[in-house]
Amino acid sequence: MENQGQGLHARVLDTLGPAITAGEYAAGTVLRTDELAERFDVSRTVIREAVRVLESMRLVTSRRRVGVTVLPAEEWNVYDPQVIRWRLAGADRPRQLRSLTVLRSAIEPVAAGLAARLATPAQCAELTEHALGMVATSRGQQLARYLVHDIAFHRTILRASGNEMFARLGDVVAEVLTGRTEHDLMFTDPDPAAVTLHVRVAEAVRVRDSVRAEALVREITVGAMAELDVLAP
Amino acid sequence: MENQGQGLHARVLDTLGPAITAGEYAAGTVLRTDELAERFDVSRTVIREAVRVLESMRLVTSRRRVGVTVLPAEEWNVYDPQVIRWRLAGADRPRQLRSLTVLRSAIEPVAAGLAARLATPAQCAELTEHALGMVATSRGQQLARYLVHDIAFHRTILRASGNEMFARLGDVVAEVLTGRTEHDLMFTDPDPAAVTLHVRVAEAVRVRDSVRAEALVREITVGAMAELDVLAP
DNA sequence: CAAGCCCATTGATACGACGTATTCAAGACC
DNA sequence: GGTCTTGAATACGTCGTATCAATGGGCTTG
Repeated sequence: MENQGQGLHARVLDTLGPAITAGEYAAGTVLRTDELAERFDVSRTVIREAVRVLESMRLVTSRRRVGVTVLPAEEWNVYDPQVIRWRLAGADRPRQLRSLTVLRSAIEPVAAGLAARLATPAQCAELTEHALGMVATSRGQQLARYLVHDIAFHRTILRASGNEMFARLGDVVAEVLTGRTEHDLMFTDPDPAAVTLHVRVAEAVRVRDSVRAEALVREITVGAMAELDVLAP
Repeated sequence: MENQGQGLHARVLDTLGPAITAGEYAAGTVLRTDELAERFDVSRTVIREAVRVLESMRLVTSRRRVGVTVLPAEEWNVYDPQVIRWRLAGADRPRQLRSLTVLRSAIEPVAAGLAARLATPAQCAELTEHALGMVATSRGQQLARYLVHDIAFHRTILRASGNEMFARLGDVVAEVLTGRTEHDLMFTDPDPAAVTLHVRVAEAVRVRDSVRAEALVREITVGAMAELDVLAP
């Protein structure tokens, strides 16, 4: 994982979090703090801090006399970036990717429509720059550099929408795009049609064509979902 | 507030959380655990548990030799239900309501489109039931009962979409609808056009007309946004 | 057999001590 | 004079123990 030396409590979280979100503990399973303290060779204080965080993510509840109870998946705070990362690293990664892609398909077109009305000149320039960067890196095994531009492009759209809820999904989109590149089509050059769409989106935003920007991004997300359907049954 | 007797740590959270999200502490402000322990008249252990939760919400970071630093608003986990509740109860409630309504306008139509393809017969029945309930309570100062049906209707749509990310927004929508009723139009009967739209959505889902369901819900959310523009400048 | 009381269990809180990373500044060296 | 090193102060991090409180199950009793 990534977090290791940030304190003992982080280490406990990085073990329990993925385990719970991976479904290793069935809903209703009770964990006792003493037992956890012994298992991780830390004090109960550390365990309690970790449990409090898991509780705030609604992965568990802590009740007196009962113990720390694992909650069913419907209760989880699935928008918590930490939870998203844990689940993407775990077993039901495919379902998670699918859920997030559907979410993208709902959010990003609307965000693009808003961005076309609200983007600053600097943000328009940024969009164009990254769209052109995608074009430049779209051929000949430069997927890593392509990905950087792709992520930056979508991040800019979301930020330019002027809506903080949209803006905060930038990390999620980055995670989805990264995951797609890493797993599914590492050796395939990106779809040229998608690249072209990005360029046209940048242009639509620049000329403040809200409906066209929205429609174009909708095409992009539809393509992304179709791609997912082909690659992951 | 609501949480009081759930432990001392909850009391600390219910004071610090709203204070931070309300902007009472500028980003960069440092709080010391000893100072907080004295202020709340609890032990440092309790403070540390609360701080850990605030840290997982990205409201603060805790660094050695520095203290507990308040993070800028862009870092906050704005999808955390707790954070949403705190902000809705605080000063920038109007902006928060606007952000969430925009979010709804992106999510719900797509969710309705999916629901039309995936809803179970039971869910279809539920939709119809609540739509009719809205009709029955739409006149004559029955806003409280109307609200119950309205919330249940949108919750069902989100759940029937089959997407867990959508389903988890049910609480947010409930909060928005409740807030709107409580603050803005407590004494005005609901817009009859909106009521009719809900009935038609239920029907569209029942006959599996995906595009019509999506379009109708889009009309509903557009109406909600227009209403917000009129009532809260 | 049922209803209510008692107690063991387990988390919740507190407190004091020590560990440790981090920062800031003083001082030495180039 | 400027830069690097080093050390001390500081505030969070961790730990162990003690005590409190709530809860669920078992026991008692009518």
